[in-house]
Amino acid sequence: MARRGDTIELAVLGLLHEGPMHGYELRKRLNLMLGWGRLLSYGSLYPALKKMLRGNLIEEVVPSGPQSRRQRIVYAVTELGTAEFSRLMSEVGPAAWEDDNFDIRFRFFSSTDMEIRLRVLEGRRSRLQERLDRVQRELAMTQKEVDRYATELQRHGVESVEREVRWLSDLINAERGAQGNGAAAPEAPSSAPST
Amino acid sequence: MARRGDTIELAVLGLLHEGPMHGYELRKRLNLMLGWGRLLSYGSLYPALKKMLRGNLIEEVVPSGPQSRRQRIVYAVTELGTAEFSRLMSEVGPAAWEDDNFDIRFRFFSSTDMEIRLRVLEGRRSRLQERLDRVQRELAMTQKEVDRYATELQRHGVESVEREVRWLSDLINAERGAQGNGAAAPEAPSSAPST
DNA sequence: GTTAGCATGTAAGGAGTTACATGATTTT
DNA sequence: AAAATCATGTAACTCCTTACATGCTAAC
Repeated sequence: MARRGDTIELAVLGLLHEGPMHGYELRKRLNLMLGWGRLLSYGSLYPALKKMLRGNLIEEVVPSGPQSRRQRIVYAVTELGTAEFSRLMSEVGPAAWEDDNFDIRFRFFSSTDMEIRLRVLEGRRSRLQERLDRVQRELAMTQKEVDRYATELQRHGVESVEREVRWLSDLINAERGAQGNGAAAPEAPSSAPST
Repeated sequence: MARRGDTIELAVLGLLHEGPMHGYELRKRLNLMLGWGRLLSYGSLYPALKKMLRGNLIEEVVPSGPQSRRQRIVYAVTELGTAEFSRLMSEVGPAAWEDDNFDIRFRFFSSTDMEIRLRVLEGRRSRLQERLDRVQRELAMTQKEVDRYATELQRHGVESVEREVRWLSDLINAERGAQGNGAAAPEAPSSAPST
């Protein structure tokens, strides 16, 4: 049913699939990954790890190096964790394309089939389209907004969402384009070379 | 000290300055305003209104129309509420330029001095700049990211933030440009005609 | 007359932050 | 030797969502 709280769980499982890690580093990676919002605190990470340990999704491992200088607890995914990760990544539905969840799923898209990827991308796109429609509709009703800053904020918001819709469309096309040729991954559709 | 929860309070105070309203409509406006994220539920709005009533920031008023057909409770700001609103809007500091709070402050920028506006805009901009620097720095360290989707997500994120920085810069320039001529409001710097 | 939307609330519970608490190791 | 940063945790608290509960009014 993927409650909101499974977000951390999914992210941790995904990261640990790239190699064993201890909590402190997990947190840094997590913050880099979804750090465009607020930072994840220890107060939520460590309890989450404990919970996953109890659920046998992850386990403690001894680092392969001869001796570890630091007192750190290194985690790795278990088989059950791998299964759970696959299950979560295969979920299509509202849970998959809500703001936070979408980013995380996208980050681990390599672990899924193209079919799933397309469904998630398309779901996300229509979700955003709905928002645009709703705002446009409600804007037509209230109309009277003449405040300069309110208008500017509205405009910028709409433009940002429209931009994300275009981004998604490019990605969808790239996925579809890659259907025939099993060769290389589709070229990134980066239109604007920034910096 | 402006905890996170004061967000609703500030928004309600601001909206009620544009005229008395009942809860249901307040919620609709709120959702339209900061609705790019998740929707505000009744479970958080009504208790917040009750709390503001107790604090004498708002009061119940009888609608000016002869008879109201519906059983609805219309709220208006009190003098104390106006004072509190001014106080909150004058706050400069981290609380003012965090993601959610910034949008709300910006929405009610008309109620503040240009000096405050500039400080908030600049604060927000350096906040975003910090994030970009941090990501760029940490990206240089871990380097090894070769996953196509991880890279693409990173790129899109950076571009979005860079775009917002440019937006803020334009706004800052517009504010500064309006300093000399007390004539009309500065022209909106909308560079890209979308839609 | 029945459905859809307006309108207001409460109770339980989840998720995460803040603040606290502790100590090792590396750098300056 | 001190400061910074690595590293792990817990307890209290806050905010918010979900689900429940109720009843009116407009439209079909």
